Amino acid sequence: MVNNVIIVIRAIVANNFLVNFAFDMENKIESRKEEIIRVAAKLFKEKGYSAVTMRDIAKTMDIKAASLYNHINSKQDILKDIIISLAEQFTAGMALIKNSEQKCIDKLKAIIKLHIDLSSQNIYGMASLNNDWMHLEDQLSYYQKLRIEYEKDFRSVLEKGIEDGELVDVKPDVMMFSILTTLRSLYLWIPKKDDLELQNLSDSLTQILLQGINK
Amino acid sequence: MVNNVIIVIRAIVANNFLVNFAFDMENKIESRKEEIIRVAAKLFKEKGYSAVTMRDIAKTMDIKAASLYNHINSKQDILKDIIISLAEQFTAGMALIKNSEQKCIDKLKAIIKLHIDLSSQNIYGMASLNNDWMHLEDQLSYYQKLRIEYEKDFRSVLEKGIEDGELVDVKPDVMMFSILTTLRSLYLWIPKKDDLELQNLSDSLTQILLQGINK
DNA sequence: TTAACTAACTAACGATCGTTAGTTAGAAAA
DNA sequence: TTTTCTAACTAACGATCGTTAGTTAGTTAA
Repeated sequence: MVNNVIIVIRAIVANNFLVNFAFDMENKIESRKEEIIRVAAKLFKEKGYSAVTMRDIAKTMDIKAASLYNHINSKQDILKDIIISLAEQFTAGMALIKNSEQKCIDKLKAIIKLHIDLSSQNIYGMASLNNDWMHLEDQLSYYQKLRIEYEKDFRSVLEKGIEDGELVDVKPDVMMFSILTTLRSLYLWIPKKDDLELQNLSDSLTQILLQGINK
Repeated sequence: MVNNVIIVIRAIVANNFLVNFAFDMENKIESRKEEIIRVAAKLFKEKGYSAVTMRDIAKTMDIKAASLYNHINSKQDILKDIIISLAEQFTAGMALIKNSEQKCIDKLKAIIKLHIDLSSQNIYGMASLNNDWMHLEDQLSYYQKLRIEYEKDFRSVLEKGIEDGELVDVKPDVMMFSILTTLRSLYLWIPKKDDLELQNLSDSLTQILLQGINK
């Protein structure tokens, strides 16, 4: 099983004994639990949380569904692990940007970069964050708290920009909606661009979102 | 059961005999099948196609799941009815705009209007179009054909605009991605604006997408 | 008045869901 | 070497899934 970040060497030793070495580019070993979450996130992106069964996840890993439970507590827990950590990174990143000492326009550039960075690091997880958050159970209200906080900070950056005359005087909500929906969909558009291409994407997107496309 | 477009009067006549009058603003009667599709689309928007059961749909209509099959063939058919008609309207609308005799910038304004019009007319259906198309079975490849055609026409409008010097010279794919993701998410943002507010939204969005937000 | 139709119902089918219990082979620790 | 641990397995549970068969009360057409 080969992934772009993870290389897995499966060596058959003796009689049907499988050894799995898995490591990322920094040689940090990926635990079996992390592998389950990674595989699940990929499947969730393709079909959505509800349409993916534990047997689907197991089959992708060439084991039986029951074996998954040696590593995770429940399907619900997998979703939680995917979504909550991502949501926390976004909310924390936004808070840092909002409270920084920069011009509004530079804060917006930083927000675009935040999205490109987090999205390119976790393409599959972004799909769940966008589309499957409503299937969170215990953690739903915590997720919603994080999301509201994120949007509140974003809005305040835009309002400050309008107040200071840096941004055009359009309703900040419509501004935020327009920018945010584009940024939230980035995971659909980052196929596997290398760092250089990602920088190009960042530049193009910054130009388009901030300056528009009209000449 | 009252909906913003549809008014349903339930009159109890004689012994437990229910008469349902349903009509939209043009007094066109809503068939039971159309009611199922409308109810299903609303539920699909909230939880996604896979997480909604036939029993959920039936319960919302105060009948039993088996009774749904007097009016529809299958759950899959409901999804098809929701998605395909919408996709056809988008592709047809885009073709009209592309082939019209207008300046590129006016074509883009028309595209924005097309999305606002279709989205505001069918908010729930837009959710399925965006999020549940992969669960189409027989009609999946037809949907994909429509989608590719739509995007090809959109791209050609942008390329013409760049060629003629009407638009800034940024990669048309990034332009299209940015605009399209915003327009595709409109259904999340049109709560139930009346026509006047929709006109405002259209104006604000046109300004933001075409001119950017930077002063 | 009678026959055919409509749209609901009850009951249940086989498939599949997430999950648990108990077992086992090999690896690691003692 | 013996014991403990790890991570897989088989088998199955109860719940729920989409759907079908057959029935029935009331409406419409003949």
